[in-house]
Amino acid sequence: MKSLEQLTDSVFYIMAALTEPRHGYAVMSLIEETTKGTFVVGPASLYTIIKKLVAEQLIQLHDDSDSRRKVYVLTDKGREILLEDIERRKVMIHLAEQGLQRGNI
Amino acid sequence: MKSLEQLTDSVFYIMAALTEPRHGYAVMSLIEETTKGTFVVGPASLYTIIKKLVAEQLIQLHDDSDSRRKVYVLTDKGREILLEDIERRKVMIHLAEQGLQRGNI
DNA sequence: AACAATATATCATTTTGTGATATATCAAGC
DNA sequence: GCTTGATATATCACAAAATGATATATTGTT
Repeated sequence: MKSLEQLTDSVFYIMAALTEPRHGYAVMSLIEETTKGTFVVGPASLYTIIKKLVAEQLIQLHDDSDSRRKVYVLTDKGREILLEDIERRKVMIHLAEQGLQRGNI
Repeated sequence: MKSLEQLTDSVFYIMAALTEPRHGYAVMSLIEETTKGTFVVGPASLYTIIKKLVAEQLIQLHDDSDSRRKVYVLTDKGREILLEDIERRKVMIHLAEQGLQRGNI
């Protein structure tokens, strides 16, 4: 994350998972599950990214965390950034599909 | 690129641009243009990635290249991979939107 | 008690991306 | 016919991002 401009895929998946309060391990499992194992964010990546997202205030600790489970959730700022990135990604897909459709010469 | 599983954003943008024959500089300009400057792939990233994509046979040199301009275009394999990644990205967006929509508690 | 699953965390390394810079060609204006 | 700016490719050294391996502790099951 150079600052917040665009989210990497890993960051996007994690933030998407944290639209609802979840602890790290659950985020990891959810991504693996929803992508049918296509995209795996292992513990090293996960906790590294979580640390950064907290530092940048895109996610925050949720109340019902205990010592064992640290539950995180998107902040308003995080939600905003995620929405922006969704739009960017829609355009991306649109561009690619447009290119593929026109019979690519 | 660990092997081809998922494309990074930069790789995706470049491959999307190469659904039509284009030389490197044109790819660079196109990305900057279509993303309104949001996403910039500079020469260092561009030529590094092009080299890798050629090595993995996702793109190839197109006939009307001369000494000055090296024109590249997606291979069949590249087109296939791009299509797969488009699908992955659609699911990604769907997941994120679903999360955001349900009032995120 | 033993074991598997859950859960968080970090280190060392690899992979990816980039700023800076170099080099050459071409087109336009003077 | 030369200067300038845009076009075009390329690489080096570095920074950022991601990951494999590993460590540690807790909880639930048998």
